[in-house]
Amino acid sequence: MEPITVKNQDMSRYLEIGRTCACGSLRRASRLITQVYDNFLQPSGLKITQFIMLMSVKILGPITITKLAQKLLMDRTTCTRNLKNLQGKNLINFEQSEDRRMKKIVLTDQGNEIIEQAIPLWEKAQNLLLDKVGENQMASLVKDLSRTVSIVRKK
Amino acid sequence: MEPITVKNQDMSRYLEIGRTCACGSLRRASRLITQVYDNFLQPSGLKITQFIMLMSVKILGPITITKLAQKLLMDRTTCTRNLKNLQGKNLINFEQSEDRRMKKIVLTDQGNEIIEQAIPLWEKAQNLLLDKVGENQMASLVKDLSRTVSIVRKK
DNA sequence: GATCAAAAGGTGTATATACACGCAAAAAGG
DNA sequence: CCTTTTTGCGTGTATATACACCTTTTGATC
Repeated sequence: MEPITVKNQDMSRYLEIGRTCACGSLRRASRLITQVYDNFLQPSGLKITQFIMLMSVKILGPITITKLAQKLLMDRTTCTRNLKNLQGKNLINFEQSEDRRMKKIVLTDQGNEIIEQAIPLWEKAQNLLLDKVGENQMASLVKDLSRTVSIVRKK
Repeated sequence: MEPITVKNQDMSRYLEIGRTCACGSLRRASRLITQVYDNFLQPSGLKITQFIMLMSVKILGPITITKLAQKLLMDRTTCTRNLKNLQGKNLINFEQSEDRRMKKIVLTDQGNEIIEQAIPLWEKAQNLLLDKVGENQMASLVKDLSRTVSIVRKK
């Protein structure tokens, strides 16, 4: 009798951690949602990470690897390697800068084309979520995530 | 003059996608928060993913790989490989079942010990977030993520 | 101008993630 | 019983992620 009670009490501690861990929630959700977007993007040959990186280069113009990594909250070396994949597909290229330490990332014509091709696919994924989750809930989730990121990044 | 105006209009479309993409928000936040937890867990030698998997085995008792993967919304083969890392550290082991197709994952003594060692480190990370983000905001974020996951998983 | 610190980048290594494909064992159907 | 289907798992391959450590080039200090 006694041991069982004690064991259950202990378990509730672990259960609480499992339920409340912010990182666990984030990673679980990230895995699931990533699959949704990746599936819709499949006809373009892009994964959602690649789509986001291409879009970021599109928006931020010619930009260095370090700067792009900072914008995406991504390790610089991760950014480097992801970019290498995109370069392998002829979607981006590197321009040598005057400052010979850095290179600027630029979209190729093919990169621009594939973005236009992928946007409707991205919209399908995004709309599926909007439909299922609801527009307000989605907007509020994205906003909360963004706010959380801002707060955590502050020194 | 004209081309600049047109260009800016086009950009706003890309900016909108960048701002609203649910998957981008999730992955960005996931990267950032994962680093927070990984840093705190460092003395234990665990990464947050490993901690979560160990905790799940602790909670779900002897469990098959497929079942564990389902609980974590993780691809089965990802689960397999992550478990192999944990087995390499002698934190888990596999029990052969009567049904010879499956094995049951069990914690080793060392696995149980490292969980107790890691929990205070996890708490430091979790408390840092609670402090910065606020208890209510955190709880509501975790709940929203969980609700979103439930909804999206529904066929 | 020589030296030293800071900035930009790359590589080695390890973990995390998932898809396609294949194998073996158990369950279902006849 | 035998065949077929389902279930549980592993491997090959590719991408995503980050840390430690190193090189090169600027910029700063003296």
